[in-house]
Amino acid sequence: MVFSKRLTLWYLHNKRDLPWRKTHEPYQIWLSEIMLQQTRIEQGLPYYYKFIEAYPSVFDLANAPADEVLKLWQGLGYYSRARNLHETAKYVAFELDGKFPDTYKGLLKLKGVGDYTASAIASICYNEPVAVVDGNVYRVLSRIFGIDTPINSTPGIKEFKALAQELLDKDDPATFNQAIMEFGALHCKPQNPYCETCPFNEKCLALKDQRIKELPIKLKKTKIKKRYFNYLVFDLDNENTILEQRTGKGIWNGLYQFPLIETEKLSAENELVQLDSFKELIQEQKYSLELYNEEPVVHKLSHQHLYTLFWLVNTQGLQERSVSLEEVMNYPVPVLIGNFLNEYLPDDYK
DNA sequence: AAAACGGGGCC
DNA sequence: GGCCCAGTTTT
Repeated sequence: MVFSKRLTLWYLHNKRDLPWRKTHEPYQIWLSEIMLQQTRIEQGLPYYYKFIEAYPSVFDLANAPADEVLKLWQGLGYYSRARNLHETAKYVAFELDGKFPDTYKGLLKLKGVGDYTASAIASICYNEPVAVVDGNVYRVLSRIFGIDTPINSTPGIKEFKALAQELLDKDDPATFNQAIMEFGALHCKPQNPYCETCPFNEKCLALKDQRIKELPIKLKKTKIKKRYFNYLVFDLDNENTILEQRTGKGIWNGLYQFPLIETEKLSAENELVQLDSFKELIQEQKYSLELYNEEPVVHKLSHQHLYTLFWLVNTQGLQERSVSLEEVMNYPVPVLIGNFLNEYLPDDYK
């Protein structure tokens, strides 16, 4: 039996019932694909429902305020996806009359849409025979065909794309693409795959050579940096505080946070208050300072560990640019800030 | 070609 | 602590 036939047979018996499998509308497929980039389906699913409810069409999304989109995205991570999502929605709605490009090549031009996503949308919505290559596909193919080219090397990317394209069922690319991903997610899992009951266990080279655990091969990743954050939480007791929007190219671009002082190492109070950046924030005001957490909160990102202290600052007068307590929860914030607010604020504000 | 970009789940 | 997840963009 040919590869695609054996694969799709497995798929028809084992596929999950997922909302984006009930439609071929490019808006919904596009939304789901952006959301699921580097994201487990279980994690993305509630966000997909939220977005579809809030924005049933690309026009609804296009007309939404950027901060509102970011707020709905809060907690999902990789926030550039949300910014690109909104920008692309506006482009499709207002420049393309609400119609998504209907080819792989055209889709590839959209912001936030790379090779994988363009292939997924083109195949699922328009039956264009282009193979998807995501983390699942790398794993399935590297194991069955015993390929040890690193999946994140330039030759590897080319090799796996070509192989996937060769195996693709050109008569039903939509089913094939979803089948190979579903097979990787549910059966040929990263850890403890079900080789005993695998439809490919007679031909799988990794199984034959006992290399299941070592495939796929991935080049080393960069090492994690430690950073030390001091958040100044102004006057939360007095019903108003200060939030600032992060700008630039670093983490959490576009999200809001308390005024931040980053230091080279964990700060003591007497060191913190002498910093120019601290004095700048306090201006000439009278203040009292209290450390909220003796032990730093360690917030772990892919490439950074953030050791964070929250300092409660009480001043006399009302702050300039202050945000009321009711408003705080409407701002999109990083999970690090969201966790603090959930712990600190009374339940009425949540 | 390599680094940056989140958060959560699993071993 | 390390790896992975329906990857893309920037450097």
